[in-house]
Amino acid sequence: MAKKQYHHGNLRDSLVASAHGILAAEGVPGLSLRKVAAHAGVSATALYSHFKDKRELLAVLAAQGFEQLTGLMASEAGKRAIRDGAAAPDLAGLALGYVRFATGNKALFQLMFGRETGNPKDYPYLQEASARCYGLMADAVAARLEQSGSADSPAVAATAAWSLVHGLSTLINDGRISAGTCELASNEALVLQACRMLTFAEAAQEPG
Amino acid sequence: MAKKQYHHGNLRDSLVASAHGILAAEGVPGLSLRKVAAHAGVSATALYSHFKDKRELLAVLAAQGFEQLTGLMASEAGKRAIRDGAAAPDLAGLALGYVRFATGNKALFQLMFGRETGNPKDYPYLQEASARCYGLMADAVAARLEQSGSADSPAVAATAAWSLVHGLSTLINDGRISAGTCELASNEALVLQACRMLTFAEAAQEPG
DNA sequence: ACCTGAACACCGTTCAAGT
DNA sequence: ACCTGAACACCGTTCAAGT
Repeated sequence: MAKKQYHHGNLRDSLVASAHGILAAEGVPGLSLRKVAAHAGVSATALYSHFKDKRELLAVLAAQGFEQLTGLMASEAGKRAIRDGAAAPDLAGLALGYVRFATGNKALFQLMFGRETGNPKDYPYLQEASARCYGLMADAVAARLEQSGSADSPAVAATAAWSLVHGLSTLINDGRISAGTCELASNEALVLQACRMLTFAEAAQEPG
Repeated sequence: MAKKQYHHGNLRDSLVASAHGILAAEGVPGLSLRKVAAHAGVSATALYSHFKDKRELLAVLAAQGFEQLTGLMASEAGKRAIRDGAAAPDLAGLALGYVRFATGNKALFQLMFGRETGNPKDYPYLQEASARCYGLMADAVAARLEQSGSADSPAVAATAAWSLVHGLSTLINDGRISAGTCELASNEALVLQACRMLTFAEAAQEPG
């Protein structure tokens, strides 16, 4: 309860928390620095003591998003691997985690892959967080190829897998595709069936 | 040369043209109504005589983008089909056209699939233009499945094909994937190899 | 019908000043 | 070191007024 300094002592973290809340509630276009500051109970410019500019704040949000995404992918893959007793990394589980994160955190997902956050090269923590996420899927694809004795390029296969899953996520979020138009019960089923159409994927069962 | 009315008589079209120019030069964040008006040599609010609001202008730009995209896909598919003497619609050609449009018109492509343009349901011409584009790919996929006697769902296969190609396009534009990291000579080669990893695609040759 | 100019409620960012 | 308040150069949009 001891308030340090001018306010609560850790303005930086509460600014990030406020930003997350506003982003989730009002989307990317509704996320302004002035709203973040007001929500944190601080002047409009206090923020510049903790972040270089708006893009730096957004980069922090995006990096946290990638950490969350990586965690969800790993957890979904783990659940499925245990249930199915799979020997190889569970590509379908990673895909499900990816799409679940995207549809459950639309604005944050949009921010992570949008142009508002500036060049990731300027933010090492952002680049590392997204690299860990990508590595998860690349490793699973490489293991699957090796296990099946495929001659396909692991790099190209990983790129194809990520592109498919990413495309599904963004097109679902934009309302351009949906389970309904494919006569499927859920977007999860759509993702599983779409992933089965990759030559290197093993047959993916329905969840349940 | 005869100037009609207050200015050139067709302010609407020249506003759209100005907007296209600014979009290409300065990207989505640089596209403001005030710049468009200034570029067309007109007051900042003249625009509201021709468009309900900014989103309506953007919807017109996006619709024109979809027309262009559809044309490029059809032309690339035609070129390849003629050269290869293909009997079935050329899925790889459609994919190449898609990615070529995306990388050659980054800002417009971003606008077409971004959230700035508002709900497509409010703009029938936009919805129709994007439906024609999607139909092109869906028809090619359906023909391919029928030809190969596949039992796969045409709707799911079309969704997977579009998602893969769309994911490749956006991830390439964001600098997250590239031919270089896959040890390939060009992004076109990457797209062809990735498309070959769809179970229902026939083997796609290298261009040349 | 088409266009202008002033005005309003917002933005991100700077800068000198306060504690 | 951290925060404030005034200020600047932008936004999209409205509205009364002009032609």
